[in-house]
Amino acid sequence: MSQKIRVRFAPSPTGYLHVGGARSAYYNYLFARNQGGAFILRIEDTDVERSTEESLKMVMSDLQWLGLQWDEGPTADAKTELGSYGPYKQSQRIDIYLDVAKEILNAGNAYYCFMTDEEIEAQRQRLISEGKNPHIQSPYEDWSLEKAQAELKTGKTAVVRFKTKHLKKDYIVNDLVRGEVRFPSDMVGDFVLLRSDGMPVYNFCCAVDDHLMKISHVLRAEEHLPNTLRQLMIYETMKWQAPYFGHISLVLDEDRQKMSKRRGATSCFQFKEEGYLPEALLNFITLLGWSHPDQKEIFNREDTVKLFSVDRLHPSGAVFDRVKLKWMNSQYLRAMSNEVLWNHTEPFLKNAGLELPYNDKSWAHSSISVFKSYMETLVDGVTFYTALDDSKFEIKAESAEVLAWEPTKSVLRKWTELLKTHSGEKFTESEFLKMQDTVKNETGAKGKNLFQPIRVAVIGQPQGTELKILVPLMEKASLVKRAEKVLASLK
RNA sequence: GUCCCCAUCGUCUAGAGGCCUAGGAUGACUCCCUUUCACGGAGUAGACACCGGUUCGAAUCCGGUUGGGGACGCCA
Repeated sequence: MSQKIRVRFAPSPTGYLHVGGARSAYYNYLFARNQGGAFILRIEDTDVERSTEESLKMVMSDLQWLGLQWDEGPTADAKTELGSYGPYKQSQRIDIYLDVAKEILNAGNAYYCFMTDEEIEAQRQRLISEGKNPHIQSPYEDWSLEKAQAELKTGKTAVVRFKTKHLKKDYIVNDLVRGEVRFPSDMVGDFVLLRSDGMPVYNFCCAVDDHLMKISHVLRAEEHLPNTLRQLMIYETMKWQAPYFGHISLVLDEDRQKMSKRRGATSCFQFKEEGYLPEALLNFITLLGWSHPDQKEIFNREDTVKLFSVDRLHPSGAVFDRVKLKWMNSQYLRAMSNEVLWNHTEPFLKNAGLELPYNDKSWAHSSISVFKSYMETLVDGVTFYTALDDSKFEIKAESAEVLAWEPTKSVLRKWTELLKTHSGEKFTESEFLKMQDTVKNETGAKGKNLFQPIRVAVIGQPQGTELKILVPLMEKASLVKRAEKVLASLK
């Protein structure tokens, strides 16, 4: 097949970009880039109730944050479009769908259905109680077009349904991920093409657009598997060639259900706010259903593009392990230079309202190098930097035990005294170590009896970053103030 | 309920009939490094859902059972 590879990501703009959606988008992107094909962004906004312009912008900015640039579709400002198969927003393609619907209607493969919601629901309940498929059985399916149109003129409203009852056969898809999948035609009932207000629905638009936009491969989530049958029926009736389909597994929560908000972040935007890096999120998400040929865990986008292939896609559902994501993120954080890490962290610190010497770049870079191996997310940086902000200094509850130790008071007294008599405004590492030794020699405290009280006097808690690295980042005045506060708390 | 999909350590996965005494990663645990905590290093425990079949040989192929998920919308 010498057809050009064209794939699409087709979100409906009804909220943030879900990580499951991000994974679908990324697999499509990877496939396109690997094959030298086109990656298309199509907006499925035929649900006017729920689709909003804000959501569209959110989805596009999330895609951009992930760095998934599309070749065709709306531009990021949503003002114009890229590509020659547009419009790419389904709400602007209504006439196209209406024409196709007319064609299907005229061929007698669809009909106007006047059933009310109540009638449908009653029928559905009856069929279920009889243990049958609750597929609609419309009394209007055999009405002639003329008869239906006359009825419409009286002011009644109707949906247009696709006829499925005569299609008695199995539809077979050679799924790129699952192999041969066989759908019996009665797996679905007469589904809606056009709503009663004339708006076309998803399954219909999707098939029409995939055909018209010359989509060669459809990689989407498994939940669309039953839709594939409906779309296949549309392709068949229109005598169109269907694209290749590949249905990837679902992203699950810890409880093996479709990922939901109550378990924590589910959208890319939330992960961004929680301090995850796009490259780490992408790397992690890639591994939910795809594996590196050499079993590597950490690999960049360039390598993924090079190595991506649909036959390494795994068909079973994958649990989104937030703990492993954190690990992955920490790996990326540690691989960053101090300067780059600082630039990523700084906005989070400012956002948290921390008062720090932001303009002192050498301070910034040496401080971030200290915290680097402690951070799993950028937001963790806030916790560590809070220790350097005097206005946020507090004696943590876990310090109580240390403060109750017998030698603590004399250690703190000596420490405070040495701080005050220090000549400069700052301390070097060796100056600090010398002071520490002096405290040890003059009080006789050693081991944790020595170190933990001092740590409490510096950061308010008995455990944390190495003091010899931390203290040189601080001002004498600040250290004195902290030490006195801790000393005062001893009464 | 009906149909469809899925099934390897807790989790993500490798595995396409003998390279499997089932490999890696994460998490857990132990030890080392370290005056704390992390980082880093070394190691330990931990899985082929079950039952039949095919075959000289099955995690791998086939059938069934069980379990999980998805879909049954004028949502996508």
